[in-house]
Amino acid sequence: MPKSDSDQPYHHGALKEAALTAVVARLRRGEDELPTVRELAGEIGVSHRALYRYFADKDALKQAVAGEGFALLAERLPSGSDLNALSLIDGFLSFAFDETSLYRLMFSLRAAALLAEPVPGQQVRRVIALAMQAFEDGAGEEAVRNRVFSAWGLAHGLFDLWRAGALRAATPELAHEFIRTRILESGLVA
Amino acid sequence: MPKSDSDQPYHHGALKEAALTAVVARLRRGEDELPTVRELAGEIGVSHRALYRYFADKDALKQAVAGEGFALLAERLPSGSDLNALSLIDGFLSFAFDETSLYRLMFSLRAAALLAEPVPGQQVRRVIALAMQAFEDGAGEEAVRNRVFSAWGLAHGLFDLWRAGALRAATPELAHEFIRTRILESGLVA
DNA sequence: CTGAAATGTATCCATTGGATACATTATGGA
DNA sequence: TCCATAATGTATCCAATGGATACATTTCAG
Repeated sequence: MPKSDSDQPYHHGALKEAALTAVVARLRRGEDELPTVRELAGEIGVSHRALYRYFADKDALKQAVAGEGFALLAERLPSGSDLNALSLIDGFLSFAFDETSLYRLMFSLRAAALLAEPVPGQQVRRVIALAMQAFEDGAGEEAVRNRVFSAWGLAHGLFDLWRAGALRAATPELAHEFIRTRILESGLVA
Repeated sequence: MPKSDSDQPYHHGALKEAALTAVVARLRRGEDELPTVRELAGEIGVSHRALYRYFADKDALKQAVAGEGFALLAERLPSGSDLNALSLIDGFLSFAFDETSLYRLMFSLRAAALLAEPVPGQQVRRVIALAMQAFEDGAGEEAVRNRVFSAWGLAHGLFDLWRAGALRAATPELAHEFIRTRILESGLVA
């Protein structure tokens, strides 16, 4: 008497992808924490232990979600002829303010995992490469890299200070504007 | 038959302070997460529910610890004639690198709690006031405030990128040096 | 067509944050 | 001094959660 009355197939077929998609969707919908493993499994229609076939533990799931986040960020950033230092910064800030929960998760991994782990390392490298291209100005690679990290640090830091509540900006829009102005007056964007 | 064989008094006397001290000590000793309520209570020699007389829930404990963290930071920063923009930045970075776990907790509160909540708001204001003083240079308050937040954002952001693993710096010392250099070349420190 | 490998389920467990009811101690008025 | 009462701490319970083990179902290669 297999399958009984449910027309759900026993094999899901793409459980890993479904799980990541569901988590990302939740975070983008506003939830600011990872769902419990059971909640996530339930949403997909599978027993909670099934997910452990694809993620060693919950931390691995978190890392994978961060990877999706950086991939999404890379897609959202400008490219081709639209790519320059300023457009990159605006794209980055828009992503941070639009997807606050996801953004926060991306940087909340346990110590030093961003580049050290294959996931999300690969996607992080993509973003860095894009930034290096946007900031390229004929100067040596070292100089360009330093400006990239200064700009990244400033944007990330001010955004995080806002998120944590250390900035006075009343609305996300005003905060975005404030950060943008600070970066422009820093001289990092020639 | 009160007290039985234990010579511990039934009343602890300073449970709240003891709890905060114990948590801060643990974080400074290297643990990078908050202990469980039971673990903490056990260390102090009290039942786990006793702590709930002083903290509404675990999040309140976390906020209180963050308050202690900012107070510690304020104490550690230079003052008097030793206070200037550069010495402040060095002090701030030393604190971040020396007390990484505590520092991380201080900025990991739930959304926008830093200034909005009395704890740790009070202590955060102390630090900001000190920074305003260090960056004072005769310009208008608005201009000074903007430079303070730019410098704070840059230091905090680059530190967090390092912590998360986005920077290449091999050791904390090199990371500290890297961040210091980026801030100096930003022109924020006249 | 069949048996091993892959995928998912059922069920169990320890830990954890938290709630409720009760015990112990401290204290301020009579 | 003595006791009612507030303050402080304990005992015990509960549901949720991440995770482990054993087993069932399905797929697929030879």
